[in-house]
Amino acid sequence: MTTRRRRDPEATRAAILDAAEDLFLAHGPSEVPTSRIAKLAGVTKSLIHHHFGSKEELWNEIKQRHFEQYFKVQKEMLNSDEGPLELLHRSIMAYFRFLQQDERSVSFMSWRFVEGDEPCLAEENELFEVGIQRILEGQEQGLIRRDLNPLSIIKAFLAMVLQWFQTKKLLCDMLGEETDIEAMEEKYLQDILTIFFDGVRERSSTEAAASEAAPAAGGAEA
Amino acid sequence: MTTRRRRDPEATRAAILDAAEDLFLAHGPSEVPTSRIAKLAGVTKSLIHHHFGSKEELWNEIKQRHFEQYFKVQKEMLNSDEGPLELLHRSIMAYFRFLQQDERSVSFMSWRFVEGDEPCLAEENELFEVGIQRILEGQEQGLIRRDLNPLSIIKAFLAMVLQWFQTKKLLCDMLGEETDIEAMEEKYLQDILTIFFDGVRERSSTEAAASEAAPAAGGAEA
DNA sequence: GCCTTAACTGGCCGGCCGGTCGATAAATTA
DNA sequence: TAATTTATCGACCGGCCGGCCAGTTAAGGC
Repeated sequence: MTTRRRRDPEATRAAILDAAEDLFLAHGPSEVPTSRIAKLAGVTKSLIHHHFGSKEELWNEIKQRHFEQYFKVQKEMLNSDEGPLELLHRSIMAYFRFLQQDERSVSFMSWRFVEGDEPCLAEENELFEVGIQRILEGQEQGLIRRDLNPLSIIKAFLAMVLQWFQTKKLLCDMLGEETDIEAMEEKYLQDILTIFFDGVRERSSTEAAASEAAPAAGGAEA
Repeated sequence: MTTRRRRDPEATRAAILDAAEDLFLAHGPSEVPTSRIAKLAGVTKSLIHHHFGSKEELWNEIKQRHFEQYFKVQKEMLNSDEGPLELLHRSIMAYFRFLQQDERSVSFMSWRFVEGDEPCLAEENELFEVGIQRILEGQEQGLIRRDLNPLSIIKAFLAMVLQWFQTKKLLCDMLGEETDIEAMEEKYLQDILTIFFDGVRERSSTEAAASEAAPAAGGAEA
């Protein structure tokens, strides 16, 4: 870290970004006055305009900054050279851990859906392309059902992961305080892996034995 | 329909509710001034306060009104006395059609996640309870895997359905205008049914034959 | 036909909020 | 060290928006 100077524009920028990210995600951008951001960041409101131009540009920069990290994680994931099934498995796990570790990511995702705007669609597009490619490989190798659209597969597992965290708070309210939400979360992760790879339908014992050979319930932990 | 009187409080209320629902869902509650709602509804701003008290109460009433319909549809679904697998199948289809037919429902769902508040958790809770019960029956009958938490099953399929519509607009932008999104949507529905019941993993021909007997891809249409 | 009730109107106000401006002082450069 | 740049501040402005109020007119009970 650089030494603390009495004037430190970079630190100021960062302070504003951090404060705004907290408040925006907690209450929604339009509910948060810039004055409040300034107070939390320990600076004057004018500085926000000095460094970012407008409130909207500030919000955009926050989104961009956060999604950079998001895409970095996702890209790392897809560039490992494992087999398709293992890759899918690890990818789901990693996505789950990513959202689990930082509540902000979930809020960002939620806001994307109500705002509709997409600052970095291109990068996301790229991720989808790579993912689809990997699944096609798996289909050619006879590991993944050929009658499924690869895009459906990706969207299905993204959905199952994200929705857990989106509805987590609501679920807590529903179940009351005494429930062990952590255990339930792990169980949910295991379950969606099972559903995703093998479906909910009961299978005969010989079928079950066959699928045990593949990596359905691994022990890898983050 | 009652005859149009020069003063018709019910019609006025309804006009305000409809106008506000449109604008709120399109731009977000905080982006829409009450004056705009009034103009669209063909009344004065004061009438909004006269009938609803405040802007926030208006928004709450809109949410409540819409979710009533939502719960009605869902409840009808779960009260049919079919077998667990058939019920699950029909339930997924119906949920899909419900969101497909009215874009507003999707927007409402999205807003729930960013606002966090829940005006009618009790009713939702009830739906979950019934759903869980049905799945337990299926597990006892050996139709549904016993190692899965029923809640996970419900959440997984709700997720796969809702997320499609939440990301539909973004997907259109990603793919460009020329794509046949309708066909893709139907394919996605088929695919998540397949994934949900049988998983993405390729199965041997004997296994596949066994699962064909069960209702994986039905022809029922809305 | 009166009288109470309530739907409805136009106008207005108080506050808040995003953004600007001029001034100041700390960094940077020459 | 002088000159330039720029980070920072406090004060302020113009507009908008939610809500209120005093008044008007229709509906409904008696």
